[in-house]
Amino acid sequence: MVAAQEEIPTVYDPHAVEAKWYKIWEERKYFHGEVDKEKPPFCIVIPPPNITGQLHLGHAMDTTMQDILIRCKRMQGYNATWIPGMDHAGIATQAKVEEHLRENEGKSRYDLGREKFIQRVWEWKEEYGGRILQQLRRLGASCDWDRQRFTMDEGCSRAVREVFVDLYNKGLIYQGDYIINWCPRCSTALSDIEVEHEDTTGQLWYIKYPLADNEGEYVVVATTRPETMLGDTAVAVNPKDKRYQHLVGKKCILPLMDRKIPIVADEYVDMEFGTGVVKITPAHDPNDFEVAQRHNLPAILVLDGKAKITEAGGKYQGLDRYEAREAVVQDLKTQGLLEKIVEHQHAVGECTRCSHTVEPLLSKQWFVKMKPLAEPAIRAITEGDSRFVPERFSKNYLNWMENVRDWCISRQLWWGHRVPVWYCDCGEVIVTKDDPRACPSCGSTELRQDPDVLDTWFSSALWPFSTLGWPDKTADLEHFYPTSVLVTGFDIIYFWVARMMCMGLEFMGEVPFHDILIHGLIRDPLGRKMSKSLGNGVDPIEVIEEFGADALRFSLVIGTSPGNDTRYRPEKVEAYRNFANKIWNVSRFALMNLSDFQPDGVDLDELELSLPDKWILSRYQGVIEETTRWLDRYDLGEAARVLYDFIWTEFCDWYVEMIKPHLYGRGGDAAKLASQYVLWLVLEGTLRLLHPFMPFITEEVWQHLPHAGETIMLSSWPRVEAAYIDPQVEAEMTAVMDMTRAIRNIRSEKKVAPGKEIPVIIHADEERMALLKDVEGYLKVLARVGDLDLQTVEAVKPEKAVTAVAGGVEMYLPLAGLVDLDQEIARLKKEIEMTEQEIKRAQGKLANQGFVNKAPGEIVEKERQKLVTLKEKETTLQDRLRELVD
RNA sequence: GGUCGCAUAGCUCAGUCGGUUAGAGCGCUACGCUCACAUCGUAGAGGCCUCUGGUUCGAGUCCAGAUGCGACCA
Repeated sequence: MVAAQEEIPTVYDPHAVEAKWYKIWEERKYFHGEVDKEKPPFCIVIPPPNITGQLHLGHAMDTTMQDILIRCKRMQGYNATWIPGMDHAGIATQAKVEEHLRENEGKSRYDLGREKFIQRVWEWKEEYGGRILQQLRRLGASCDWDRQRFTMDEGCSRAVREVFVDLYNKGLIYQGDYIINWCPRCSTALSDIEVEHEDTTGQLWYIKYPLADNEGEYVVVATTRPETMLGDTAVAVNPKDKRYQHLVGKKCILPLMDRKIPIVADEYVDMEFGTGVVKITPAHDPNDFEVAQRHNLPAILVLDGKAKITEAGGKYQGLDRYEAREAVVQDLKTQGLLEKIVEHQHAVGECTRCSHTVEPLLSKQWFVKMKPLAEPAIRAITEGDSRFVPERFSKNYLNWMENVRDWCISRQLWWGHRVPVWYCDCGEVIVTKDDPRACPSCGSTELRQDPDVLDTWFSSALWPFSTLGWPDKTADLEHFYPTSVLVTGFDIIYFWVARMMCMGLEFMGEVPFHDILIHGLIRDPLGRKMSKSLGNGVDPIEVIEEFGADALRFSLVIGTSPGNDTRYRPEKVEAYRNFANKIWNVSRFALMNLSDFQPDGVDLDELELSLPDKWILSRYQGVIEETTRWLDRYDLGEAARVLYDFIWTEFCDWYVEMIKPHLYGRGGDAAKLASQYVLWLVLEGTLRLLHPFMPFITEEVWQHLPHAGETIMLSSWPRVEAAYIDPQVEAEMTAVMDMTRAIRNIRSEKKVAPGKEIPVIIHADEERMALLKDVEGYLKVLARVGDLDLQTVEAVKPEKAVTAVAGGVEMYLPLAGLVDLDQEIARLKKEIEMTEQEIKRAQGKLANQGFVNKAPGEIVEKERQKLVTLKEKETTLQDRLRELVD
């Protein structure tokens, strides 16, 4: 063992300590774990942050939670591995580099061309892309950096191709013309979940469509998108709608375009909406598209990728969608075809990336057929192969999975995994893992690769196995898959969790993770979401600079409930900075008093343990048990609270205060050694329990204490030693604490100067007398008692004194000059009244036959005990009152 | 419209087999630089646990409904 060292600065300075230890941990490869079949595996894959990303508080919390779990499991002897990495973040990264290019060189990506542009993105990635991982290090994240991965590295790219080709061959990936969401700003297709629906107040235009064969008659359609009427190929009514049944099968004339279009009947039409007649624009509305398919209607694209009117829009060609709307409405008005305009609430789709309004557009894209993949993914949750923590999130997941729609995976970007499909002029379509040299059909070498790239989430979906080496059958994969737990926010359950589940089951035949720990969002002090536009984001690095990483980590998990949102407030971090300082100082105190101490060769069971020694040992066992249990349940907040309360209140405020006399040698050498040993044992063990939460300060202090091993990181997790759990001792300590508080209370009430010692007379029965003789020294120190006079219950009570009944004894404080008889009588009466109220409550309960018969025995017994104690207290107080009144 | 969540001290939040005198931090009041710590200590004030019904011997905790707020999906 390393001997105790002295001299630590008086205020904890996290900066030097954090930098020092992280460097050492990383250099010595403490984070790294090779496959070790002797140990049970415990593996976490990090939710890969975007390479463009800056660390925000959400990452900080997510990372802290994972680090707590992985550090704990490592100490518990698991083969613990935490795989870090980054996501190439297609749209975000491409946008970032384009912006960079524009600002610095005034060029667009088209000026460079595809190949050069991609080259530049890689360069950009090398230069700026790693920053967020450096920031994770500042937090103390014990990621296995040797296993760091990137969604576009060689292995992950191979996995993407393997999966694409396999799904294609199984018919689960197909190409087709469907309505997709198109972002005109990003110039790409998006998947359904990349669109946010924002409720907006818009307008509903009522437009007259003249009937073709009945001069002067018309139907009125209601629409929120008048400009798309240029692409109408029908109007539709509900077949049950009596108002319009006679029109079904007839034709009307599409205004402005003078096109004859049919009137069809379709169940889809809501009779309540507008006039009950809707226009059908198959190329620009998903529902209309389906109606069109049922009725064999053509689709006419009238908006292009920039949301401008196409040639098919006739004279409106070239107008932007909003300009076109105005022009169309104006022209309708002029022609007297606009019946009315009504205000209307509806949801408008926005691009999650850039907030621009997305355009539903008919387009040829690649899709994943989701239903067959979703089925096993649904079973995985309903049958419990994987579980959400908290459980309620499984409902979200299942609801989405059960209604899942096909996933549009192609993106019209340059940065990403290029679709592994090649086309030959002969018409051959080649889908293959390796770039083909020639067309297998005609032998031509003039092959064109599909220009699109895949949705970033496509590669993310493979993360739990691509990072472990798949498609190769690696030892890592064998040992660590399925991973143990996935930690992420509820906001990406659909984007990521659901898709990983599908892919994991499809390609590994097993769920990708056993547990899915979901946490909430971090909001600003006013409860708003943190966002760039509001400017209310908080940089975790700045918080670390101000308060230290340990304080930030602790504040992010304590006082939180699983899955719930939390608000960030600097005062909270400050509070746990203070906690760190408390730990620092009690450790300083311990070290100062352990300079002549050496635990080697000392046998705990042979020491002369005092009451506080036995008490803290007993409480420490309880804390080990509780902390471990909360951690096992992923309730990190409760685990943190247990440690906080124990350290601050029980260890610092009571135990350390009580053993000071021993440490100062006032109880003799044996008592000193016993307290030194217990002080060391409990502190050292508590630091280990706290280490996953506050890795830096615990390592620093631990290194100064006598300890075994190189680092607290690799020390073992404390175990409960049942032999040291002692309820009797805990009850006795509670009595001592109650007595102390009672005396302190009276002192404060009577305004006795804090430094002044006072005399106290205690009357106790035999049982308590034994305890009192044992603890009188502590009472004197804790409550600043000078003369402590112990008397039997039969002894004559002092005349002028303040009375307190606590901890099963009567206490009299003859405070010279401070005792006013009338005041004391009033005080006693109030105390008696309060006691009587409690007696009544207890009696009421015990008089209730239902309670006595049905409540568990120990609860009833507890209530009886309580009543006895209260009655004793009342009798004592009554006796005292009578004496004073007489 | 559907689903889910939240409502506890002035503020932010815990309270996970229903049994406490309902807790913490911050803030507040009084006192104190006592040889680990003023990033501290001691004592204290502050709560119809949103409302209404129900289950139960017993409800902040379980059930139903209401109100308010939030989220997700249509």
